[in-house]
Amino acid sequence: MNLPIGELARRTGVKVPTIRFYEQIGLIAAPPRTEGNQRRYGKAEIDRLNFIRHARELGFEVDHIRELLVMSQEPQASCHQADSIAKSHLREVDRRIERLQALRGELSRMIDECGHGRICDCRIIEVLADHRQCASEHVA
Amino acid sequence: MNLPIGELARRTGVKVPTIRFYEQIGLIAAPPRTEGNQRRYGKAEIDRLNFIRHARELGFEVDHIRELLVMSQEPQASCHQADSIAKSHLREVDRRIERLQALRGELSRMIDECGHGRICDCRIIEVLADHRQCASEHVA
DNA sequence: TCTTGATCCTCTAGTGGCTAGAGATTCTAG
DNA sequence: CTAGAATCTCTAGCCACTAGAGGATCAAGA
Repeated sequence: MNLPIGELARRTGVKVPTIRFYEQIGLIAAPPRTEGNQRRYGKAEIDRLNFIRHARELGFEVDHIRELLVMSQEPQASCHQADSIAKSHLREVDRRIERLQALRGELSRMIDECGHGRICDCRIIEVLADHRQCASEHVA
Repeated sequence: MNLPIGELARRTGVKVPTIRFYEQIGLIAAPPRTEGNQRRYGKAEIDRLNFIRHARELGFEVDHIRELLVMSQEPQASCHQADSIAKSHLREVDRRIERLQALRGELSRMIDECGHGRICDCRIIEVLADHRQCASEHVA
């Protein structure tokens, strides 16, 4: 193996500076270096980075990924925690889909209405602003 | 009306520092001040901030929102332009919904497959690690 | 009228998760 | 041996906020 960082990047789809950044924040371990101080990686890092990339693409935060990685290294532990991380993430995704679908309807209604005149007939602000407001309801 | 910033914040669900930040980046106008230099807001700002908050929650970038706001304030402009902006927003919204739904499917599959037992049987981690896909395919 | 405490002001700096660029060094193919 | 691609460290920038310091102002009660 003994891959230089660029090759690791190519194989995992994680950019070179991002790999160094992940090392810096302790998401991956500092690898051995060559005489000339260049990083060399092995098979394990490919797996770990693929895991990280995929989890990021799914929208998991770095801290969550860190937890998942720790868990994956403790095969004795119960998976309740992993399950609840995934579930709360799913709930968040569901909320977003719901909101986007509401917006979708409003936008297309706007386009329909807009088709016949000037912008003064478009009411995007009202449409989104009046949208059943509940100030205490927040999305993180 | 003549609301102080904290009241505006309470009514819109946008935090006080965020309102000031929005003023700084020109997303909302600088409001009149009291003798003692404190901001006072009217009805229009409530609408505008509610609009901004909803749009942000839906994941639109500030520049995107700026366009929508400008558009809504130019009743003279031809409907043609507004229409095409709105349509491109709609396309964007559709893309987002699509991506989120794919994500949703994957997440719930992950959760279903988790045996609710020990990590070694839990497929959440396995799925994240093994999921094969080409490196060039990214989800924003 | 005075005081008290909540709210407001400006300003700087920090957050997450990268990304970009400078300037120097190292690796590798010919 | 050499050219040029890749690597190194370091600093700074991005977006959209968020936090905190240190001070001023406002509104209500005594």
